[in-house]
Amino acid sequence: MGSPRLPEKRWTVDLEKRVQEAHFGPEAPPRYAFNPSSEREIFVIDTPPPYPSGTWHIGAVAQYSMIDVIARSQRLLGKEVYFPWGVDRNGINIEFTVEKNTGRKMKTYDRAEFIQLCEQTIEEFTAAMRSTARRVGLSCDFDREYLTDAPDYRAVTQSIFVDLFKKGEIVEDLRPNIYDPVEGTTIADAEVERLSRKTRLVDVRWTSTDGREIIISTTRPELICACGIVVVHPDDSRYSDLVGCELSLPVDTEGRSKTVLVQTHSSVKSEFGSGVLMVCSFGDQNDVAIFRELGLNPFVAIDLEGKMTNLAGPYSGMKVNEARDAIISDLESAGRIESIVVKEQDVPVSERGKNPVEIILLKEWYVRQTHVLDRVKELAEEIVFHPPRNKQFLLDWMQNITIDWPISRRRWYHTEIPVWYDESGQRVIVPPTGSYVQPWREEPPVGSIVLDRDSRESIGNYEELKDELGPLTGEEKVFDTWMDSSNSNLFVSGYINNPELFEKAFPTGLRPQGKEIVRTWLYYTLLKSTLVLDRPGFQHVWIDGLGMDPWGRKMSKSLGNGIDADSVIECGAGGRTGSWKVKGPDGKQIALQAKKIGSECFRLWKACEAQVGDDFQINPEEIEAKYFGVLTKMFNVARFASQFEVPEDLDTIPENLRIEDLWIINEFNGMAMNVHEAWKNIDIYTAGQSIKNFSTGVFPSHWLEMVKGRLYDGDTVAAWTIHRIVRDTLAMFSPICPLFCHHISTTLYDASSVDVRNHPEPISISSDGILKGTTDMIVEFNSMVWKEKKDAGTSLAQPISGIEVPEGLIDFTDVLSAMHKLE
RNA sequence: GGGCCCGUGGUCUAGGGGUUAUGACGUCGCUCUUACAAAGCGAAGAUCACCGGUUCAAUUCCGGUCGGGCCCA
Repeated sequence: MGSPRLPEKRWTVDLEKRVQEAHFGPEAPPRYAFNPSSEREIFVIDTPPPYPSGTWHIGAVAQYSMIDVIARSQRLLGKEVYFPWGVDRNGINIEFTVEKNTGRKMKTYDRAEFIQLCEQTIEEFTAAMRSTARRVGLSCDFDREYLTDAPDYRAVTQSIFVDLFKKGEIVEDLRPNIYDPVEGTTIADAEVERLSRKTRLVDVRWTSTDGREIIISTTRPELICACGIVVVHPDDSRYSDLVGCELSLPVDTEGRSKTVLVQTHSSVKSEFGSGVLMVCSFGDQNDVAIFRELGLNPFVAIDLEGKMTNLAGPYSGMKVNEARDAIISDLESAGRIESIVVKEQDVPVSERGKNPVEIILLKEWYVRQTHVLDRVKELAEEIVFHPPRNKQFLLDWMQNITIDWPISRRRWYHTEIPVWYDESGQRVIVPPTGSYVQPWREEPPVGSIVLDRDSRESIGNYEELKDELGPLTGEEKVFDTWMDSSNSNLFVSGYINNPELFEKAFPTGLRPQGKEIVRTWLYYTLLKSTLVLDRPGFQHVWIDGLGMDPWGRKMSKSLGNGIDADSVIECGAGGRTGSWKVKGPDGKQIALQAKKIGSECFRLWKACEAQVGDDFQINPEEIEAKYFGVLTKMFNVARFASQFEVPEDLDTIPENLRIEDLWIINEFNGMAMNVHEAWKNIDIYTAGQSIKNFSTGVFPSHWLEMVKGRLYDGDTVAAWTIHRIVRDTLAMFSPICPLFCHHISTTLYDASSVDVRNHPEPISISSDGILKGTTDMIVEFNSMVWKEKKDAGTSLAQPISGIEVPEGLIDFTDVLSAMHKLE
């Protein structure tokens, strides 16, 4: 026995930071590198590449920590884990940031110049993110960092596009598209959200050619010029004699018929307004459906800048809102307004720009999807979902898919669509597999091929046909960023770049993600795997819940209830405490305070607090109160152990274990088996709870108290038992608190628990002498004695008489008598 | 309007047809007992949201109501 080898009195956030810096510093051995040619079972994690935006959301940090727990636990199980560090950098967000920073809209820039600005800005954000990732202990292979805007990544996106284009799974077409006129780009269904806004519902008087007056309610009077038909419900007797009549348009138009026909359609809600509906190209998705169903030719009323076209006659050139105002006031002076009611209405807006979107006809590129939905579903059957119920999010979304996925965007900081057109426009040139091209500023590279634009049959090599193609036009449009993101699992598993690895690593071991992006990231990825390979994309999909504020509401800017990740991770460092002002549900500011949290406590909290898939409430006060004490406890047990010499051979079981040692080893074995099973099932919660309960429960409170005397007397068997249990528990616990375990294990055992590659086995002893219920009896007996002493007012160290060890614990008579000084 | 999830001591939570209903935090009381007062021990505290149904038996299963949340229209 000597002084503790762990010199620190307790685990602190400052100690954590020192350990962290050493662990990830330049001197540290590269612990987490992926070896693709390893003999071990390969386990690839398709980490969600974070999008750098300046700050990292606390819910996201919590989620990444748990993905790290999975990565580390799979290593502990002996697998060769690839935990990639990727950064998603394409997209409109960074374009917005640059526009905001410089006060200039994208399209006023030279394209190349703007792209360079985006690159610089995103790189600054990326650097901050890299350091946070290491700060929370992520065991990614940082040396293999991938960026979705880098040539090697974009090459994969483009190659997959070319492949699908040749197969006919990608098509070009003129179709109604959801369009953001402010940002000047098409967007997909999945990028639309709804905001509640005040809108004027206008009842307009129309007249039929035979002189009758009809009221039609609309919130979009500016679209009257694009009205293709007027419909009523087939069962609506009020209007049965109107069907087949012609109505005159109540506003002036240009270059179209001045009247429209009235027909019936079952989609009309008779109780809404007057029960008469004007169908325009395009007010909403229902209009699109009716135009398609009835084979009507759509009008183009709104142009790409969000202005009215010539069709609108006197209103052409006005912005949509201006035209609406002008038309309402003209209709009013013409006496054609029956009434105007201001109503709350959910307006579809773009997710990123929050601009009201329009549905307009555009020639765009599409990934065909409606024909393979059943197959996607079938292949999804082969994937294990954690938790199983969250698969429903995927199925629900797929249920609602009715149109193809528009993938072209009219933006710049994205992957380019790798296509050139010949002079006639009938032939297209596509690059060879594995190359990254920018058609807006480059010629096709060597190895490109020429295809017929419609049939997609190969016409020949670009070099040979070069002279007869005439001047080429490069495609200017780019891909929806989900076109890139949905290849992440293929990319990290070696698709195209490492066929040998891909053979072993696909379907990708695990897709971990949040449930809010099931409809985009997960769905699009599974669609790709189906179209490209006809295989399931993953072995496991792990869908976690969302971080909530302390009252169970989603954290958001508008609610003012967000908590910054850094403030929690750094809480307690350098003596600084944390305080947070959060708006409660009643609108009142609530102040939360904590003295110390740090990343290890934060990780422990997330691991033990919420089962996978459950939403979790983030309250720093609770994190500290409930979990820092666990670390203190475990640290102190280790510190206590560290004053007793570590036996030479911790792997060989000593022969003369005493009954109390056999008992605690038996308890330890039960915990170890639970934890082992939990790690195999990607069940962080159960693993965390089991370790926490054992390590803060019977092990210190009951067993340790029993053997203190032996330890002080230099009993090597007791020392073996405590060290073996501490060492193995640290290994099992290291996925959750890697820095904590690393520090203790290297100090005590000269080997880091984060490097263990075999899950600790149960210690093979005979448990014959351990009766079922022994633990309960011990806990009960000890409590009873402690209570007796308390009631008698004697110190626990004082002897007590008149207490008998019960029959069931007869074998423990000596040790319990000594522990309690029974007389 | 549709889908999914959730209502268990003051707070958070485990469980699941028969239990004395789990644990943690908080509260209260006692104790500086040679790892730990950032600790230990003990105590109090719950008609398991409400209403029906199935059952010998419901907190658990089913249906409904109310409330909360997320996603979608």
